[in-house]
Amino acid sequence: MERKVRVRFAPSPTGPLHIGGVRTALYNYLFARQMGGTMILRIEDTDSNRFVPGAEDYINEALAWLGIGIDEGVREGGEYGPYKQSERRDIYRHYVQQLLDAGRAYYAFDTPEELDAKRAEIKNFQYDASTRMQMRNSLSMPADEVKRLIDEGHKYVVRIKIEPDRDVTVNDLIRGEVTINSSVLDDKVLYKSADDLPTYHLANIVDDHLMEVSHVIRGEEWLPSAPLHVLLYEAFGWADTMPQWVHLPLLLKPDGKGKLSKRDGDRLGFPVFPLEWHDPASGDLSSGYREGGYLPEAVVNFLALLGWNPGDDREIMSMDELIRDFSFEHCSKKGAKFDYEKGKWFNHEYLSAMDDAKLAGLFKPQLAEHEVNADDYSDEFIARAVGMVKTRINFVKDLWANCGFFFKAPEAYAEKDVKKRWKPGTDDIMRQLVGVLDGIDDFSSANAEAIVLGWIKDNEMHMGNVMNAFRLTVVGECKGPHMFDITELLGKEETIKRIERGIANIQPIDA
RNA sequence: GGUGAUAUCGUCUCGCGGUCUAGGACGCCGCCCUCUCACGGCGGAAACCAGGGUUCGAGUCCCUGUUUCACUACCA
Repeated sequence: MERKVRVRFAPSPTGPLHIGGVRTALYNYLFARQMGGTMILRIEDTDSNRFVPGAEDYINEALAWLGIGIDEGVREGGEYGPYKQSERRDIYRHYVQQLLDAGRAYYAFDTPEELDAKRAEIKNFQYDASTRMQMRNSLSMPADEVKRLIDEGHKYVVRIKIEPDRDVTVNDLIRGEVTINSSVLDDKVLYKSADDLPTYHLANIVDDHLMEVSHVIRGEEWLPSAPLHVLLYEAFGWADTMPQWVHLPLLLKPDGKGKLSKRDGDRLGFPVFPLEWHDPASGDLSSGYREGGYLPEAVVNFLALLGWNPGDDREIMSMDELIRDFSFEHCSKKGAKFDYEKGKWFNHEYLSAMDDAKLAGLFKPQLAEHEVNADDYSDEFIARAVGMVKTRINFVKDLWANCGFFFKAPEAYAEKDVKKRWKPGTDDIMRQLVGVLDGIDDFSSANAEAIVLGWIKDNEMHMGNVMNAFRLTVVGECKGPHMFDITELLGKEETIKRIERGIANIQPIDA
């Protein structure tokens, strides 16, 4: 039963790829890579009513950003194409006919209105063995009547004929055997009259079979229809090559109940999409992780651990580690509430560990936004500046607020800190400090610190007051990295200039 | 309503019959470090859904109930 591993991620281009979908794609990818298998991207656009322009490009861009590589797909090509379902109409028509000929499916002529009426009339109406003979279909009507309706061009759908009272078992790699009785299944529509395309159920099974998919890894919302899919494999005579089923737990709302939705992001103030999305119809803008200052590695790591764990205490894991250690055995069976705070922490960890030079590259656009010419500074200067503050941020975009002072002298001084640290007479002390600093030849952090601290001590001044006033003039507020690391990078000239500016501009505030 | 899945700190979770006075992480609180804000270090509060079994022994196995989630379209 050894089969080459081939998995597919099969989204519908009905909007931006949801973060839950991203996780499904990720798990498919991790498994494929671990097994040396193939990752397929199939576009399931069989609902012509819900097609959204740009959605397919969005899917490609999002997966690329996250480093989820695709081996076969619309753009990548492959031996099993086309990889877009709307281009496979003839294939589906052929297989629907096969089911019809074998008596495993039938024509149904009931209009949507008739079905609605029936549902209104009978409480829990289900189109199945117990009711199908009361409906208008090729099972309940004479053959010549059926032929006449079709010849006259009447609209019809094709429904699967479910045999009642049979136990159907779905073997799921994370849930074990799930058995249901076929009587609770309805005769699902396989082929729609509305747009002359198959429904998900039919297209999915045909494509997975033709594309030789070995493992179907998808969201738990598909578990209830999995028995139908098993029955379809049987009806086609493909039971012996049916893929392994894997139904992943869902991503749930952080608060309240239900699965995570687009609205939760707007409501709770965090992105639920990998990339920013401009809705072409409504004009609405939805925020994305990329634009929010997240690192793709952090998003991948965070998502991977939401519903899976390595079996030990590790949390920070690279894509390679995830590929090596991923297993369905350690997938949770329970839906995971989306914990945005934890996501922030992952990003913080990746930012803290990032190479200074690389982080400097991500920071440069912010310099431009604040009218600072990056070319005025060496790459080393910028790298040292971001390196000093990278452990105190959660997002790339937090960088300017934390190290912008290296590039722009303060234009205002935090009132709260002025009130506390700038008293009458402080200006005199700062003037003396200028003299002390001016006399230092080796302006390195350690040396300048020794001299200044020595001066403070010798004159029996208050360390906190002097240092914070000093900081106020250089940074503009009482926060930031080690004071003398700052002055070392800024240099003697700039440091003194800022102190003098502070002396000229800061006035004590009466409490 | 029906069917299925599910069940450990607020959240993500390790646990696969004794080593559990239940461990880790996020968040929260306190202490330390300290010129500030952070980072970091240390510590704290915080959980086995309920009831029955099985067993010498159950967070771990079984049953029932309950909970939560999903599905129940000519959407995926």
